[in-house]
Amino acid sequence: MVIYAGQGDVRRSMALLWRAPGSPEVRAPGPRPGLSVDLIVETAIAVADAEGMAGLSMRAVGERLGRTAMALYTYVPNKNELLDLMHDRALAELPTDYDLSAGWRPAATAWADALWSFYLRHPWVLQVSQARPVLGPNEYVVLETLLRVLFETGLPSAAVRRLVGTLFHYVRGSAQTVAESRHAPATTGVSDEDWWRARASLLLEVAPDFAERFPMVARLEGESSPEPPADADEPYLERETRRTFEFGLSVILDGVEAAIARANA
Amino acid sequence: MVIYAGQGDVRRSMALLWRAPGSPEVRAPGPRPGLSVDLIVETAIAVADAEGMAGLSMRAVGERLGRTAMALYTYVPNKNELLDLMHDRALAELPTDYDLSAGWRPAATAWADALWSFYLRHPWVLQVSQARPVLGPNEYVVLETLLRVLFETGLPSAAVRRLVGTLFHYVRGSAQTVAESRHAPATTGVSDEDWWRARASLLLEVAPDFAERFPMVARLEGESSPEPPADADEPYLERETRRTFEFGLSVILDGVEAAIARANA
DNA sequence: GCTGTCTCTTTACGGCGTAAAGGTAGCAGG
DNA sequence: CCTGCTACCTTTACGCCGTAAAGAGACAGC
Repeated sequence: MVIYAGQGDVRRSMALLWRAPGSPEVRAPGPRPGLSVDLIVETAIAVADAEGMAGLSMRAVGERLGRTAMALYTYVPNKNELLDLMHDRALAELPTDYDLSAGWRPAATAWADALWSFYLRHPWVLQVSQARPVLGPNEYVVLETLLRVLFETGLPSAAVRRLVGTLFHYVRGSAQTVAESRHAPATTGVSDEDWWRARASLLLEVAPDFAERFPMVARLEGESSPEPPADADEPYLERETRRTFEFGLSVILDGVEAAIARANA
Repeated sequence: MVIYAGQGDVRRSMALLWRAPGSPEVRAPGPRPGLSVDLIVETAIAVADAEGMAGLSMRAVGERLGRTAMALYTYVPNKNELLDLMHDRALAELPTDYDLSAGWRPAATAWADALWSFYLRHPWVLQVSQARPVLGPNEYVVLETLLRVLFETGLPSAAVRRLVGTLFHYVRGSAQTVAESRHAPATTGVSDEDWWRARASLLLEVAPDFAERFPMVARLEGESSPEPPADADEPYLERETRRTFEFGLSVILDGVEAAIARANA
């Protein structure tokens, strides 16, 4: 049995994640804490929501709290841990149960929609590394919620387990594209559609033989996108992306139905 | 018609992307160029492959070329443009046609597998913003390739267009998880499975009531993962993730078959 | 009131992208 | 040949970043 370097740090970070929300507060000597982990995490989320991941710095969070960056290190070991805490905390706002009376499919659709709009509300979450799940409490709540829906399919555990991954990956991948394009205009000052128009018109300039080089692309553009109809409410590209999301989701769920039918045959 | 700020920069970056690989080279007065855009892009890709996105800095690329960071700015306007060039250049290594003699499904599977392993070879690509497609030549080649496969389904253009997004998002989302976990050990010095074990054992410590709080999760773990069988060749987690990828892909393609059947009904 | 502890600030270090200025090498025209 | 222009490349510097180290000041328990 090997003791791995940093195991003590792991213990500390798990304790931070799973600590009871109202901490017991054994007062020690020294001045009263002016901040708290919760307050710092909330503030950091506010900064990230407003300024994006690029605008999230220890200095920025400290400033919003009337402190220096270094003050935060009294409560949080480092920026990475803060990100983990932000991630798990944000997940708390997801719904935790879905109506299963109409079967698993409407519930799964609602779950995916909720996760999708969650990612759009907090695009920075998509930039927090997903590979090493933090194993925070809310991460498990989210997983538990999805499992309640998916076990309703009657599929065996192994299939359910993989379905979890499939759905998460799909929603995540889809949301990423919109989330990034939403944030881009704020940083560059050019709207998405204007940007696209400028590039597209230049495209013909640098690649006059476009239609011959990419016949399928030309066919796609010729056949299926007549005139982006002007709609003041929702930008064209954004609506297209949402519809692509819904379409793909229904394709996946059709595939799940096929799996169920196969299992019951 | 409004002229947007930065249009000149867009023109320059499009020219960089679409420039002929063997440039015409009108020699001007002054010293011979010691570097080239191609060389810089290749070197930057090598750095990113080896050190990850976090290790990719102008200074690092310059050093590998025996120059300072600032020397690169003679050839490339800034780091963002370099990233765009790297992205499009890397895409060039993807296969450009697939055997359609057995129908669209094996071809689509092969396409997804190729993209999946591409992302694992160049994990940094997943961190290049996807929202604003660069509209580089190789991006169109990749799209053209996929379209050739998908038009074989006989589905209408609108459906094909959305299918493109669905497949890309799914593969991207799936690859992201593995790619990040692959890179993590190199940076932290702890292997993925060891890390997981350390966290999991602490989980029972901080949340002794785990099984009651998360009954579905407990059920899933109890039923479907007996003992990770030791396999020297491929780490357990990695194999699991690959299988999840393949499973989800087949679910999606089942859904596509259902759509085809519906369209032909 | 003294002492120990905890909060928070100050300062500093080594990284980053890149703006600005200048040195130098090589070709074009006199 | 020499001159002068231009493009390559370096040096220096600025303002960001995360965070290590050291110390100032506040409060609790003795």
